[in-house]
Amino acid sequence: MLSNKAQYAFRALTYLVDKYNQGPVLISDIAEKKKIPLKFLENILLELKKAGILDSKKGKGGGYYIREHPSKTSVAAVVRIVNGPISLLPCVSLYFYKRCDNCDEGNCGLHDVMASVRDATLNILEHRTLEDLASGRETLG
Amino acid sequence: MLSNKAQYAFRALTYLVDKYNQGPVLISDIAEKKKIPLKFLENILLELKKAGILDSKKGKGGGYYIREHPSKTSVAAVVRIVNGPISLLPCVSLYFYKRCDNCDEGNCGLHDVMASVRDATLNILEHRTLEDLASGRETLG
DNA sequence: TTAATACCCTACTAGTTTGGTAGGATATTA
DNA sequence: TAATATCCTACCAAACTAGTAGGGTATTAA
Repeated sequence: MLSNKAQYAFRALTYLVDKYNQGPVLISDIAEKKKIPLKFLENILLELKKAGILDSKKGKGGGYYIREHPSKTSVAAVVRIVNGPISLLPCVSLYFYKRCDNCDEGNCGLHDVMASVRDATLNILEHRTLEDLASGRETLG
Repeated sequence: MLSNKAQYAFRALTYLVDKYNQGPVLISDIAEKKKIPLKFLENILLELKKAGILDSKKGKGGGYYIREHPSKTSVAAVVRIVNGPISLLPCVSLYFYKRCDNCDEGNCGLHDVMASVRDATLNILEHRTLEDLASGRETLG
């Protein structure tokens, strides 16, 4: 399951996609409209900025906005930032790989099954983008 | 990611598949061979028994064994028992469904993406069975 | 029938993660 | 220089994870 934090992140991103190319959006605006605790959302957006998904402006007229065109950011990238590994086992993870303690990967049935799940999952998450999250999914600038 | 507990469960089940049709296997045997904390393993096996995956015999000559033919138990079933939901969001889960608080499922891009992931994942996990976990995967009684 | 065996069950605990909150520092704009 | 709004560090309570403890109960065999 995705954490609460990750779900907040996607709700916020959806809002920002809807406001794409309309200038910076206030954290407080997102928090209110999407019913997300303000200070918690601050942390999340900052993390997404540091990871290169979002950018921001300070001072009056400031706020957060999506850095590149929404079609450039995959859902997979966001999940990794705010939720961690996508794979079900460390030994099949591409970005968070860790060797199994007591299993020989070359001859492990579970490894094979979970690698298949990873492939199937990534095949979707790497190709879906923020654009796919928008409310009006046909009309995006 | 699967919890440590779930990974222990699969390790134990793999061992039991290898010993299928050879009579009950001692918890202590599994614990030692698979390097799993004994008392923790006790809890896990008991849970798998209550869920109908395993059966057991008490007293001398007792132990745990797989209840039906390994090909009858899906990997998905085991995951649900020892690890919980397979879906990434409550609102797309078949066995652990829960409505979203602030999203209209009919018009939610994230919902659609995660439903696709669920389908792709289940397509694998429901069709792979304990038999696929065995060490010698060609020769099973 | 009794001793040994081995699972069954409830309860507890330390450590980590999750889901936040608090309060001020810093940068930008007007 | 005052107002605005993000940035940053630190903290906290609750929930979850990963076990441990200790005895109860059923079965078997001598």
